[in-house]
Amino acid sequence: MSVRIDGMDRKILAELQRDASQSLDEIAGRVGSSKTPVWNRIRKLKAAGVIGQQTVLLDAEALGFEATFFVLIRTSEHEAEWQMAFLKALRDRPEVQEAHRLAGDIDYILKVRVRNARAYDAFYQALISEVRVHNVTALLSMEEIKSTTMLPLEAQAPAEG
Amino acid sequence: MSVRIDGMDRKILAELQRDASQSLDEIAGRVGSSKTPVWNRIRKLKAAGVIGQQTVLLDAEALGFEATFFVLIRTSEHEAEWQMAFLKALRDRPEVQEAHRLAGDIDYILKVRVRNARAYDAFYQALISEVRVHNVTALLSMEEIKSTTMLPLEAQAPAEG
DNA sequence: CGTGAAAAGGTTTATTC
DNA sequence: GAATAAACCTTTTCACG
Repeated sequence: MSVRIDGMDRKILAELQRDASQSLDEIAGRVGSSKTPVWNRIRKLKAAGVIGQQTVLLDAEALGFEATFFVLIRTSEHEAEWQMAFLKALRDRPEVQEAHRLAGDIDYILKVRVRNARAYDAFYQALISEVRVHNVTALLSMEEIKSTTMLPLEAQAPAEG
Repeated sequence: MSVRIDGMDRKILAELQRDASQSLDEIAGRVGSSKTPVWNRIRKLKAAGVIGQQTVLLDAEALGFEATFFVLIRTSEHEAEWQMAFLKALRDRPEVQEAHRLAGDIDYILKVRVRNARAYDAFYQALISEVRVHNVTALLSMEEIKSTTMLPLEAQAPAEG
């Protein structure tokens, strides 16, 4: 389940997250190694789950998803049963792209991607009919300034342990 | 710059975002078409920018990124010059994974991924020393309930136009 | 553990229907 | 447009240093 990740692993991971369509030779060249060792490391990192889904990022607007909301949720319910139902509702709804349980005053934050404001309202009505929530604030995005899945692996210290 | 996207395109996009490592034959089989037409559509969608970066999603915790913050920012400054400096600061900092300009009371929301709380503080101090902001609230994630880049393409109506 | 070559499989182009 | 085939390139395995 856990792996030692060294500097070479990090270089390879940085290349993969930058462009996963590169050939092994290209990656090997960029990280200063060669095909077979790079291939063995990638395999190990996939097996360990460090490398997850391989995907393409799509242009949401071109596909008709023109509204992004961040939703701040406060609840008074904290029983296990309520929480399970709430988590399941979030996981089952494909318009929820991110959901986090928070420390402090606000209990949850969601990122919700929908076609338009009406679709958000439909989502909101469906959610509050499924699970009780105390207070909901929706923040509407006017402009996506930045959006990336990349972790800053280069900037990292050579790792302790 | 714009493309007509039909049901077959959407099926192909859904497959690609689910698993971009699939071969053309696999994708063709799943969407009920064959190699050449699928290849031509993918090419067209890439050229049009509907298909963007091909990447792998990494396990942030395994790589030492153990803290995620959502940062709510209010500012009193709204001049073009200030905004340019602020946007540049956000785009240049790799720990900022998302940044949106919002409608309403709160002006910006950020998603910031860092090694630990101290790294967040360093980020925060650096940011406020670069650009003036009026009020900053940091929400600390305790648990990532869901995180996906996938758009719900299946659930979509067959498209008008 | 890395190198290099061989086998298997995939992508891309060109041709034909 | 779609199918087929050929050329080319990559991945994956394997034997050897």
